[in-house]
Amino acid sequence: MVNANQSYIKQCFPVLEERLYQEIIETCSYHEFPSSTYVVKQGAYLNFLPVVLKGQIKMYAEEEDVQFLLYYINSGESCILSFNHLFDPKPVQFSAITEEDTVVMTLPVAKVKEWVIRYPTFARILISDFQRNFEDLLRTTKEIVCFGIEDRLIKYLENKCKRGNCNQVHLSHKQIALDLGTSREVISRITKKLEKAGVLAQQKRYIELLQA
Amino acid sequence: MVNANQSYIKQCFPVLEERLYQEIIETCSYHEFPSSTYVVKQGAYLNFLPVVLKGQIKMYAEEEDVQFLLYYINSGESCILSFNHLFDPKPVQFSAITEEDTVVMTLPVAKVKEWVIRYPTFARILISDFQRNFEDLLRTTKEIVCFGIEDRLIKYLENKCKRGNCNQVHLSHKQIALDLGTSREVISRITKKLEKAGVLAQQKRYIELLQA
DNA sequence: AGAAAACGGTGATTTTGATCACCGTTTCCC
DNA sequence: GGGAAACGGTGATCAAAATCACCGTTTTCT
Repeated sequence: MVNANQSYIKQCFPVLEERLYQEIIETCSYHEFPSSTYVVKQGAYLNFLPVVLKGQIKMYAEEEDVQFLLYYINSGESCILSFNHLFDPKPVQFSAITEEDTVVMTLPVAKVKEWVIRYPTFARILISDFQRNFEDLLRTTKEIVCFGIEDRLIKYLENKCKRGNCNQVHLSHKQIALDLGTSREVISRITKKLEKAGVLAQQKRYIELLQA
Repeated sequence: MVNANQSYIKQCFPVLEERLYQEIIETCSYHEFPSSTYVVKQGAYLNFLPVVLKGQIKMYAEEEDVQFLLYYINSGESCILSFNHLFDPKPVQFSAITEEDTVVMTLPVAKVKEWVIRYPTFARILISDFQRNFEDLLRTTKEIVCFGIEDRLIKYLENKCKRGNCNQVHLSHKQIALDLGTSREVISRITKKLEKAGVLAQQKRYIELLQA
């Protein structure tokens, strides 16, 4: 298992000095999470850098008894889960929940700070991963503000299909509602409407997106 | 004037190797913008890193004929205006508009990439500025989603006062509406309501926040 | 001074989505 | 097999905010 994890590290950090790679292997620790569990809870203080080696995680904002999906973190590129606590010991402002069985590697913050200075490519990886997160968050924000729920639901389903590489979405209306920060009834109504419009078909246990 | 700008650079990058400081001075160029002008327009391709040396800039999202305020960039700490185009030549996803007379320094992307590798502290500044922007964006997103306009207006005014260091806001209802992504009538009604509630007082040409 | 433009107030109406209430079906589990 | 829990559908109602329409005042510009 450890060997598998080591190969995941190479995938996450494609261009990495061999010495840094060795250091990472020596200092990291691995954590496995089943699907639908919290990896990070909003408000927690982290003293490590979490990296998604395998699987998929969704980032959630939780505020005032409303919660909603911010963006996804995948293994492979752009796999660093959180940065904001790196240089400033503040509680994280979001939660991270696994979407599937997931392996997370943690690196001590002190080491990471050191590596940013010592290994230029490491800093660069951090920056570009960070950029990706920022872009994802900005896109989500715009969608929330500028689009109605119907459009957002369609985008959400399309996105699910793309990332699952099939045109079925195996989620209950309630789970979808949670991700979109709304209620089950609203999702029920819109899916019905979209079904009539021929955008999707609702099977017993899943939703199927039609059209290209 | 150039001398003044050079001292602003020191303020923006408090801990900077002397050699890098010299390199920056040699390669940068300065641009002055009057208040309320576009520094960066959403959709543009930038081949430089913009840094706010003096003044204040607001970041705007523009989408589907809706636009709204994302966060502010100030001179001093956390003054880097945009990163996302750094390692990936994509159009920027927001606009930047001056709030007051502002001086912006631009650094060629190629140089910046080089410096990230050669000067560890430069990478670190980039990362921590980036963190700040991310946090600001996340806070804004949460506020938009979780709070009603009334609360958001109050926060907005409080924020204006804090950053202007006085309890007056010299903006028309229309301008406020634009920042909050709503319409003038809505702001008019709410300010009236808040006036009656004793939260603020509307003078001829400005709004005055009461209470602490 | 006078016209034009910007500003602010306010009523009426509409739209979107949230919430409540209720009910039949399906699935899960003991 | 049977009961509980989760699921999905749908009508009714409500609330927040957007939109439209109109009007008087203030400011700006020539």
